[in-house]
Amino acid sequence: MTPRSQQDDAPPVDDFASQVLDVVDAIPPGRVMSYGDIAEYLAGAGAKGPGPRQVGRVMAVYGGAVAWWRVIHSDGTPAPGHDSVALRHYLAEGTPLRSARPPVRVDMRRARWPGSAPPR
DNA sequence: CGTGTGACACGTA
DNA sequence: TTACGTGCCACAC
Repeated sequence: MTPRSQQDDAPPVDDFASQVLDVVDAIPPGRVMSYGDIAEYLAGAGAKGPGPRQVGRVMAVYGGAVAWWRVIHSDGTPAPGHDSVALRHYLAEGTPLRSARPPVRVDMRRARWPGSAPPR
C-alpha cells in the first residue's frame, strides 16, 4: 500500500481539537484533568507542541460538546463562565472538593486523573 | 508580517 | 492565600 498512512486528504477538522475532546470525553465522573495535563498527555500520545493554552482554546470553541467542568486549572479552580454549574456537577459526581464554596476548588491531589496510562 | 489577546502554568514576593 | 511578571503557542486584526 502506499506509504501513506490513513487518508492523505484527512483534512482533520482540527486534529488537535479532536484528540482533546476525545480525552475529555474519556475522563470518568469524579475525576478531572488540568489543561496542562491534557496537553502533556496528548504530547505523549503523539501530538507536538500542544500548550495548555491551545487546550483551553479548543475547550472554548468545542467545550460545549464535552464535560468541560472536568477540565480545570492546575490550581484546581474550574473554568470561568459557570462556576456554580461546575460545582453542581462536582457534588453530583462526588468529585473531591477542597472548597465547596467560591473560590470553588477541586482537590487535584485526589481528583486528578492520570489518563489511563501517563508517562511518568 | 508585527501586535495584541487568551477557558494556562510556574516562580517569586 | 493573593498578586505580579514571564514563557509558551495559536489565532485575529
